[in-house]
Amino acid sequence: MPSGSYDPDTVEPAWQDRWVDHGTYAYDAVDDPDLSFSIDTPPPTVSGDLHWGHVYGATLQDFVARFERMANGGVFFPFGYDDNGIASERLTEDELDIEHADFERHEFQRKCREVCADYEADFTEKMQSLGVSIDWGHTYQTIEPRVQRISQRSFIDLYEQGREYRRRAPTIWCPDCATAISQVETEDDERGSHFHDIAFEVVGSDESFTISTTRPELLPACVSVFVHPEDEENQHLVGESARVPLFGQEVPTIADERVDMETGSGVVMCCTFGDQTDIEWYQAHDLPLRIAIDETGTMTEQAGDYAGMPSDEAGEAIVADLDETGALLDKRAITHTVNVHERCATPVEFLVTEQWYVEILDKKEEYLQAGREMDWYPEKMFTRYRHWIEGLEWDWCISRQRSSGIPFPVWYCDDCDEPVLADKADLPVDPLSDDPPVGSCPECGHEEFTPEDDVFDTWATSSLTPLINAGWAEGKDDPASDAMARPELYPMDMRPQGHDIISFWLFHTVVKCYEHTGEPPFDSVMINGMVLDENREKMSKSKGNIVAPDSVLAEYPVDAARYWAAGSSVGDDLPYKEKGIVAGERLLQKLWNASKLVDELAPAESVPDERPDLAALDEWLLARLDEEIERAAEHLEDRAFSKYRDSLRSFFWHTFCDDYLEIAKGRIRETDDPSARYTLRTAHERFLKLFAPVLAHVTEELWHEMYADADPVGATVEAGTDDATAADGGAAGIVDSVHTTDWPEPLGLDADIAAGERALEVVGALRKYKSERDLALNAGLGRVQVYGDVADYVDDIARAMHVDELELLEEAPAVETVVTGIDLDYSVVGPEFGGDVPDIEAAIEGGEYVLEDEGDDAVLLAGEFELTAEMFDVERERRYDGEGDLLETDGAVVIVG
RNA sequence: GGGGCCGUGGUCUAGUGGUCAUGACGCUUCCCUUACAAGGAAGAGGUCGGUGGUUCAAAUCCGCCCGGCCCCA
Repeated sequence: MPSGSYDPDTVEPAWQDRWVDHGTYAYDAVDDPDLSFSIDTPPPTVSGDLHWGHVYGATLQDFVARFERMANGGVFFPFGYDDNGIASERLTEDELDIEHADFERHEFQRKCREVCADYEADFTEKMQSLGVSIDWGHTYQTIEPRVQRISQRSFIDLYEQGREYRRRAPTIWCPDCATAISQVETEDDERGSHFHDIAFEVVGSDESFTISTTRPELLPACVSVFVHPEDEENQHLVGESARVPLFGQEVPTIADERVDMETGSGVVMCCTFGDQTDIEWYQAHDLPLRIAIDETGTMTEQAGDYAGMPSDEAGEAIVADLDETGALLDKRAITHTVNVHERCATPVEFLVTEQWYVEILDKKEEYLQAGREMDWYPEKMFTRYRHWIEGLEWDWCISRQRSSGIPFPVWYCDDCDEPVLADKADLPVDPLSDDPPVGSCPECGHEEFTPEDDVFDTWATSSLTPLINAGWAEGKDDPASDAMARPELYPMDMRPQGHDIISFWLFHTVVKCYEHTGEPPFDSVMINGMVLDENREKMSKSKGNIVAPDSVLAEYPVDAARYWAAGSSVGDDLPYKEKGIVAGERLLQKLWNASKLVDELAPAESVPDERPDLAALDEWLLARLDEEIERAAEHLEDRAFSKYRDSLRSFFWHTFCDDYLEIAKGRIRETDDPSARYTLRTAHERFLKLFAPVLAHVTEELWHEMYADADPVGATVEAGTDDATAADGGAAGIVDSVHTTDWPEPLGLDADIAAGERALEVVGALRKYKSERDLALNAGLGRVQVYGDVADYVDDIARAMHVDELELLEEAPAVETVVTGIDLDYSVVGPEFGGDVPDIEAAIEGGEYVLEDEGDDAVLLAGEFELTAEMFDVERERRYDGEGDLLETDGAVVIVG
């Protein structure tokens, strides 16, 4: 039985250990998809820190997992570590103070895995200490061989489907990371720079014009000059040729509305490539390529005298030479927006390189439709997905020039460049160390091959998590088969996702899985917001406003933090609030203390197995609880965590503890009442189950203290006995858990809810009477008369309010009632009388009305209008001249004294 | 620059057409009542960002403005 005060420091870790040790949340395979609920958890990047985003996201997922487990059955709640991307590569470099380029790929990957292994173990421990009901028997790393095989298999399948191509094309390139990156990995940043005004000659004339550029080193790459079609001043240049200073190439002048007339002279040079507009122009006007800067940031032969110089030095040299020849007209400082790599803040280059792409632009409508077929929580987040797809301009570049990652399973013929893909049976492969599957090129018969040394974009793999979880193409018998080992899991029932990465992670996952299976990978998507600081600002290192979860959880129970996390509407950002966590802690204590009282008043052996005849109030409480059970389930199904939490807390705290428990306490102590005992214990066990999804630890402990056969951990620890011995109370090592019990079914009692409410109104009126007179709540009241239908509650009311003599009046007390006004029911009156409503209101206001008959036959004549009974209520004030004080409630009249 | 979300007592928040606007925290007063004073009871506190419109009726729908945040350029 629960005793003393709740000790989460002992109880929470003990249950976390036991849940993991006994596989409480292990997924048991079932054939019927309806009996399982699968969650496709996005694997977090392995980087060491556990931040609030992890805590918040994982906790919300856990609310769903725990509820679905109770309500439906088997829940598949896996966990993954994303350790094959640039983030883990950088982590390894920083941790060991090395550069990936200094090592052979396998060597670096080995180091990478060693570093990540420590972080993963640390992360596992932290996730387990959050009490999240993950099945730790189903975890994966995105670098592990099984995942590598699936990822390479995905590449081969999409290639065979004609969804992938290799092309020499403009690519976004990070010079610092020395790799291609995708559009989504860039962001805009304001940077200081210089505008150089440079004179260009018009070929065959004496005229010249000025262009302004921040990138003089791109002059050798200049392929054309652009003028806005509405730029009258410069319109005469269109159709002419211009000569680029220093380099001498003649380039056409073309009109295009993408020119920003406000910047510089209005005439712009187009190079290979200065920015994204240059690429658009290159494509739109079929311009030639002049590649002046290579992948290492060095000037090419195209740059003539400047070849071999780093591009920034070349820029300075070119400016000096322009100045010398008189072509440099002006140089001035400006700030402008540049595209930078989000991970290292280096301005990106736009290079022409050979990369692999997944074709997506041709199927935008299908991916949009796939998104429409999923249920979005909240619905509005679908808009973000839609806008992202509608704005897509590039196919998906999946090549990365990194060491750590999953290799492309491809070799190229040295003679004809034909790609040769690995055999599906051989996966995973590394072309750098493995031989191609053929001895000679199937196209030309040549026998020498060059391995592809690029690796996949991290999203190319992390977009496969539904397939990884469902065991896609594991190919135990047939390596070419794409059958799933756990087909009942797919499509996954729910995908949780932060709203900031809908556009790439979720989108890419839909694309990949849709192409492999022909259907959307998820039935539903649950979007979570960001955790903000106490002032609703994003937590960031530079602002110094980060609150570490570790330090908070050292001070407060995990359940209290879970309570805080449940205080949000799905999709909304949630500010970190210490007060919110304190409120959770108070609820834990309230639940613990109430449980102690319930166990004292209604110990298990004192409660009848069969339901006894219930007192009216007991029946009322259980019927109200039925309503709460349904409400809680509806809210959880809608992922409306905050409503679920607040509604349940309020009903438990106020209705159960403040109202019912106080009354039942008195009744049991005075009359040894089996009805109240049964009700207390029944309701209490139900409350534990209703709270279980959010207050995972305290409900488990209490349920074991009071309802399960096995010993509770708290008692075990106090007794100093071995944990495992206590746990063996369950058969075959299986420990009962409140989390694997069924969600409570409504009892379906036929209670008069209104009568119960009326009785509590009387209690409320008497409390108020005492409070207003500064009386203690347990102060005695001599005589109270009640007029109203509360006959079944007289004893309960009298005992709770310490009334010596409570008399039920047969007739209304001698009160004089005065009509003080008319309350219109506008939902009826409005549609009926429309624009005449103000006249009716004026008539009532001015007292120009007549009230005829009573009750359902009442008629109100207001001015020239006749209103029937359902259109209004009559406001009355009672005046009581008799002995004692008159208290009024909606359904009863109470006289004290 | 384009798109989206949001603005409700001091703070946070419920509330997508029906007239005394929900709750929590904080505040005031009272009560140590044998589960809990980290508790209980009662109260004070809001022209629902501003403005114009639609409607018999607007926190709610529409326009504009102000402020904040997010995504994208």
